[in-house]
Amino acid sequence: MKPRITLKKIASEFGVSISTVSKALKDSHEISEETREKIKAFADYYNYKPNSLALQLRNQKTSVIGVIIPEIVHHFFSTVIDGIEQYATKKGYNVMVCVSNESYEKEVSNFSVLTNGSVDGLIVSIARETQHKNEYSHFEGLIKDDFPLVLFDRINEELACDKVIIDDVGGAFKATNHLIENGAKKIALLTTQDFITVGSLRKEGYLKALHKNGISVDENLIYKIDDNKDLYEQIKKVIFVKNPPDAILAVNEIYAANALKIAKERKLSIPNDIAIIGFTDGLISEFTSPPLSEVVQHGFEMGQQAAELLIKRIEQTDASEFKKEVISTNLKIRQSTLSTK
Amino acid sequence: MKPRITLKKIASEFGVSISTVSKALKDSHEISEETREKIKAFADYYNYKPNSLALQLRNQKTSVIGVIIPEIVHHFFSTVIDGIEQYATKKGYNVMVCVSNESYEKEVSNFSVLTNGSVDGLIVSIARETQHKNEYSHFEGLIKDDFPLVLFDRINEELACDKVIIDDVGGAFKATNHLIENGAKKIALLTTQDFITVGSLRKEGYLKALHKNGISVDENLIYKIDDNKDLYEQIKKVIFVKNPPDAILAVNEIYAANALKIAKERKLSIPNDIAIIGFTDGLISEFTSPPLSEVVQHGFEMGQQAAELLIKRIEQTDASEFKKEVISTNLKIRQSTLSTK
DNA sequence: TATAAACACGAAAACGTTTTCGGAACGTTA
DNA sequence: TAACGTTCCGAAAACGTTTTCGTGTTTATA
Repeated sequence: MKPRITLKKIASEFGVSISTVSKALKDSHEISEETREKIKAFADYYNYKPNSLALQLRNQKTSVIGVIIPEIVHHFFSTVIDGIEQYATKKGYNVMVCVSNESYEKEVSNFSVLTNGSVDGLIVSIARETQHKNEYSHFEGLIKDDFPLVLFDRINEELACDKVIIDDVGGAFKATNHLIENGAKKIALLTTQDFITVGSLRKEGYLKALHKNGISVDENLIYKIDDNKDLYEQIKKVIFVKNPPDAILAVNEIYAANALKIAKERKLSIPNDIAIIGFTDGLISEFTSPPLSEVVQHGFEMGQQAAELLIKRIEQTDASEFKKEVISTNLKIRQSTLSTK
Repeated sequence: MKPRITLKKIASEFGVSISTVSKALKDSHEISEETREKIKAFADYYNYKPNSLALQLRNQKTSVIGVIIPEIVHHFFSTVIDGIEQYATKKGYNVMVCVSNESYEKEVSNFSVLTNGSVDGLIVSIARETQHKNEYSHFEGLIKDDFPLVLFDRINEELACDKVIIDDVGGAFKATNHLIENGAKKIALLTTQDFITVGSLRKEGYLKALHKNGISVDENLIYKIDDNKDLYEQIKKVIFVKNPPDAILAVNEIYAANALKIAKERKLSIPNDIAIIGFTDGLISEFTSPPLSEVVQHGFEMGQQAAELLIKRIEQTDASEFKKEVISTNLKIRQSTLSTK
């Protein structure tokens, strides 16, 4: 690569000092019009642009936001990144993306790479393994130094920082309620293992709705799916039983889509024999038959909110209270829950 | 945010020079064991890490790869990023992601932000508007300076740089052939507008297969979808006609999924009345009924290849020929093309 | 004509690092 | 004791920028 042109080179070209060149390019009145013009013309011709590393070092500011997510090939997470990126760009920031791949170790190493001065702040959704280990010392190190940090979706309540979550409890509550209103009596819950916060919150909403409607809880209807094992086989055990449930609430789209597929394999009519609703991350729901009802997650808004909180935190001069923003959900009703009876 | 600890602070703590501290932390034999140990203990206690901006400036190397893509909420592109990110991480690079949103202006502004010294090289998939305008001066500026650049998927043949594409012609050829082998006589092509390179290449493969099988080309069966207009309505015009085609090749998953949905609305039996195959970007195909056959694109390998080419280019000392890697495709056959007759 | 203001520019510090070179202090050897 | 080698450390340059504070020259004012 050809070396880029610098102030120094321009200066030596005209036999003036570096500071003269810098001022000339900034249209400073300290420099005579004549000098100014010739320097600007030259810089323009050679397409001079200030080296951003040098600026970052001098200003002690990178204008870069670091983002650490568990996965990137994932509709929800990529939607959140989209929100972050758009808001950041609008505010003059760039986005550096790292993927933890659900691994504690990779998360820690991402932390250490990004917090060496290359970003002004961090937006993180916690890796599954980290939640499992319950090991947060890498976060605490940052928090001790007041490093700008925003957690989203997979958060930890204990950590003292800004947070953005969706209304998981409310979303599951609404969805369960909707199933009950449409006649469901025996609602299975397809959730994650307990240590995933969003999974347990959605379970809470599910239980709340059962309770409110006077339906007793059957622990056998609560299935904790292990993402490391075969989804299809696990969900098969929910549906290929003697008396299958008459409705299913799944905590994500993949569980729901698999449930639908399997229910059809068992020749169950949807939604008449079994209604299905999922939390949505994606495009699948629209194209299944029947199309899947879903709890809409608004990942884009979530990303924007996270970026807004972070940038405020970065640019503020004196510390303020940590905020926790809750993005509300809504239902998108499609045929998988709308009884045709 | 608390100011980070620097060599200077450590030096003043012990009344030694900055260079002594630097050497001590690097276990230099120039520094006495005693001094070394106490400095290292102190640095360790305060969790000293070298400021990466300073290092980047000094070494004239950022170890950051810039990526500019048209969209991020997109299965194919996010898969490519995944490949880039994983390879980059393995090689000690970080990834900075910018989204052009299919806009020429945003692409240009992304270019100018990223090439100010904040990245060592760039991986780009060209925005739709840029291809439409046929305006590549921002690329040419970089190429003139031998800036490390890799294009993928949406490329421009004229630009002198490394490239990675999938075998679009071959993929479409295989898919069309497959349709013909399963009895199709009247195959519609759902493609993009001409200026999108991948669209026209896939059209080429389609034509080639027709030709080879002695089927004459009917221009009326080639539909150029405009992504800015309503997809559903456009695709409806393909299927709700007097004599609908008996097979459809779609150049992406969304077109295919919509076609399938619409064909079902017209009560056509799939694949007996109409067979459908798409190029895949996603998860939808697996969950439609019947599941969609697809041309598999291998986005992850594409990302890895792109990153590998770029990093080689960055680290090489003397210029070498530009390479064009072609990732081969394969068919994933599902029920949407497997006649049950 | 002496003094002040205006103009045009340069020197140097600062951001945080690494590395080369030089040098003082001490010990060893002929 | 003169010459030489070690050992241990500091000064300074370099990466590229911005900005403060001089400073010398010219022009205007009293």
